[in-house]
Amino acid sequence: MRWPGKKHSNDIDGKTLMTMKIATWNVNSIKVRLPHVLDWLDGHRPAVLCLQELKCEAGNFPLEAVTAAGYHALIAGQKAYNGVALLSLQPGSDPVIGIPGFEDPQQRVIAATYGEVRVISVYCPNGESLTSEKYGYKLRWFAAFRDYLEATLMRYPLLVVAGDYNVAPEDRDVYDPVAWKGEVLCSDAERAAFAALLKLGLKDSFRLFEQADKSYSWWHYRVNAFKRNMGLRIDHILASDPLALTCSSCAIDKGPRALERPSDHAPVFAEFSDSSSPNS
DNA sequence: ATGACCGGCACCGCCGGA
Repeated sequence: MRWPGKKHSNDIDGKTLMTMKIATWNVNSIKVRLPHVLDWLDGHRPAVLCLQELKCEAGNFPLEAVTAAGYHALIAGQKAYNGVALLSLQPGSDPVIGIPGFEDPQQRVIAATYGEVRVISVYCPNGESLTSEKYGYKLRWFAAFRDYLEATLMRYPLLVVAGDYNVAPEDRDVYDPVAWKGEVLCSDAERAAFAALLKLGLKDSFRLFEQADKSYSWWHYRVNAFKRNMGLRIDHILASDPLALTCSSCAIDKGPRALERPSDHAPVFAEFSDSSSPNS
């Protein structure tokens, strides 16, 4: 396999270890969060960073600053709401915006290929509440997204789907599972929709490893939720089974959530390795 | 108990977020 990531200098048993770091971050306005994103890119140098909630049209995306940081960008923008992007060290190929065949003015999905790896940046609908019209949209959207991933996996066996899923998959992903029981982001139907994605042959990278209890990726802006660790884990990096076999780590970086004017979400990142011979 | 904090937009409050 060829990886567009870092080539580590140390060989193991005569084999060269290649790694590819893939990250996701709901930035809640790229305009406001640009300094945080540039700092994070500088510190982590991910091969690909999936962004959500740009809240700007593609023409207003701060492309020059991202380019100056050494990153390419593929953008699906929209005024004021939604908007997703893929930032990458190497240019992506075969970009696809949206879910083919699912008409939707909301920009929530963008895909491209990096080396042999297909990467999708996704911002799943929030749903608002179980009685909201938006909840019905959320479930319809998840059904269409499931079918899209099924088709994508047939063409791209090495697939990463990273983003804000707006689903806390299990009670351990919720700071107060009793209070949140049956609420939006935690309802049985939403968890079933998330599980249906995994059933396609995808793994939640975070749960491939031992993790600290009470690990979350989002905290409400209100009531000092971050300091009190009142959070949810709703940002996920799913990896197709063959790629998950090469996943060596997955972590949430709470650092940026503690900065001035933070996003309400923290970045999540995973590292994928391949120790096969470079000539294979 | 209620509302609370943000960002965007377009105004002087509202919507959407989760």
